[in-house]
Amino acid sequence: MNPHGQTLNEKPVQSLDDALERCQQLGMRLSRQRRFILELLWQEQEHLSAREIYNRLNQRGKDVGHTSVYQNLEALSQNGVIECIERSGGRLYGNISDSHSHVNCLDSDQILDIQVELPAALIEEVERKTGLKITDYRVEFYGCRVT
Amino acid sequence: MNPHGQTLNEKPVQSLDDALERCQQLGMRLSRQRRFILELLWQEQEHLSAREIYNRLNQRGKDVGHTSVYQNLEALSQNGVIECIERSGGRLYGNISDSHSHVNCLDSDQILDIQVELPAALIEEVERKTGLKITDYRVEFYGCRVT
DNA sequence: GTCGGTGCAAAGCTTTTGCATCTGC
DNA sequence: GCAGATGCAAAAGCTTTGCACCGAC
Repeated sequence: MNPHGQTLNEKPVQSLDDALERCQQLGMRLSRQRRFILELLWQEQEHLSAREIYNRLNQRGKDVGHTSVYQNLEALSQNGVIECIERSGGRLYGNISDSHSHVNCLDSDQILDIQVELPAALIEEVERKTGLKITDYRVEFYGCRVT
Repeated sequence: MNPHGQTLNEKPVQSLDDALERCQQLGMRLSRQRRFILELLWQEQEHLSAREIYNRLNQRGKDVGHTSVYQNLEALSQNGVIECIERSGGRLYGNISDSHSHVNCLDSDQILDIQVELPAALIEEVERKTGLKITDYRVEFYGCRVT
């Protein structure tokens, strides 16, 4: 298991349908509330906080209690159905594309997903230095608009 | 300014003395409380939460109010005197070595610092894809103990 | 029908804010 | 002396927990 709740070799969850299917494989029921949360995360490109997910759903008339939001986000991210990243102010959740690295725009709050592959030599060097077997990684880039 | 409050070319803060010096350069007074916080962060190798910093200082008889701890950590990290990273459960603060990437041990809570340099070609590719000028990056590695 | 899921209410924490007091320079 | 720093008290948020009820399968 990597920190996203998946092994690297496992078939990735790349769409809403994949997510729903994965839930069923895991024995997680597809409740109305769970669907709402997954639908929201696959509609939005951004990463959202639990509180924000709760607010958006309820603003749109899709009533879900905050307890359920928290419990679902925890369960879904633990099982690799959605992604959980940490930022100032707490955890943010988003759908899982095949990209696990992010480009953070310093001029706005925008966070872009990007696919990055590090050279094997670099990873081996890290393993040698730390004595750990590296199972996963993600890169956070910080950039600004070119004006 | 990068997210660590420094430009990449700026002389890095690499010791307690550097940190104290930097505070003075910035016009930040070296109050008793500010010193305690900086001393703690340069004693410890780990990254600590605001709450934990507050607890440790007060356990050791170095009384600092929690408001001061929060205000100081905010100001110091904004100014690049200390480092702020985000994890489940909130922000963690640590001293700044010249390493900005981390290796997260999945078998324990240990977070190791490591120096990583990405190939220029990789960075250029990210810039081309996103249209942003990349000013900084950090890599989060996840690894487990080899048994 | 069963067991996982839900959500109210309440508690528990962490973090922020207002503001009077203090202190480094 | 004065602007910056401190820290109490209180408010504001966010997240978790207990538990009775609900509903997906």
